[in-house]
Amino acid sequence: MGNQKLYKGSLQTIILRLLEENDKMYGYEITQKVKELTKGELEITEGALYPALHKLEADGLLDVEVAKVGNRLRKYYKLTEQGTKETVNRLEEMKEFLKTMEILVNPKFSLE
Amino acid sequence: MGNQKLYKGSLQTIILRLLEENDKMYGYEITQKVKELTKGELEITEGALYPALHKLEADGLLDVEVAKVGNRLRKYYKLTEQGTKETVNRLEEMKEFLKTMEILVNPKFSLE
DNA sequence: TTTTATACCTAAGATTATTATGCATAAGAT
DNA sequence: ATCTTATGCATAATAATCTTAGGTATAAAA
Repeated sequence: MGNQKLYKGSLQTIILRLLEENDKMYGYEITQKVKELTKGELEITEGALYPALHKLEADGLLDVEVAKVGNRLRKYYKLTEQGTKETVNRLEEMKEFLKTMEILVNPKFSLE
Repeated sequence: MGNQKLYKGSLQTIILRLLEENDKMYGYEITQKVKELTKGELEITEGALYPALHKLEADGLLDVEVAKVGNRLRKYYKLTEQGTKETVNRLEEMKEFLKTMEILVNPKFSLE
């Protein structure tokens, strides 16, 4: 991912979330989509992306389908049934995390 | 920290933020404060906390002051001048991160 | 024709956390 | 009186996740 360590741990959730919306995507497409959505704030590096995709596949959350486009190959990933369920959980955790961090970061919590 | 990997990378910022509000705190106090503020959602483990405090100190962001309370010792940490400045940056980054993650996680972003 | 974009991949190293210890004092419970 | 829990510090082995730095190859643009 980019340079900020804050994103550490959130890559899998980001991938799952994108696949929840987009049905099937290939690696490079994911990096571009994230870059676009975040207006360049987050640039997923390939060294982080591909191992993450392989892990999600190994864990049974993603299925792969290889396609030949011209003379190049693409590996399309999509959510498995289990992956669809797990995505709901991961997003729940993410939202809880974001809420908690807002509390910690927002000013003037010390009154209580 | 607790069990969720999402918090990975945010511990230093959390510590700096607490010290921005509380002037000086000791390790155990930090764990309890975080637990209280997050209603138990986040439990900072000692194995994460103490190395993080030592790192912040080594980086010149924190100063230490040892105090004897009864027969036990406490190590109070407070922000250095540099630490105060850096806290502003870290919080800025954190807010940017949270905003970005909201975009990625929130439903129906794919319209654009 | 050289650079940039597309498209996949892995390996060494760094960072940061978890888990499991260790030591020690103080307070509360049986 | 004694055992457990809370307070308070710390480190070391392991795991997970990322950065950095490579590698291969096709296609498009400069």
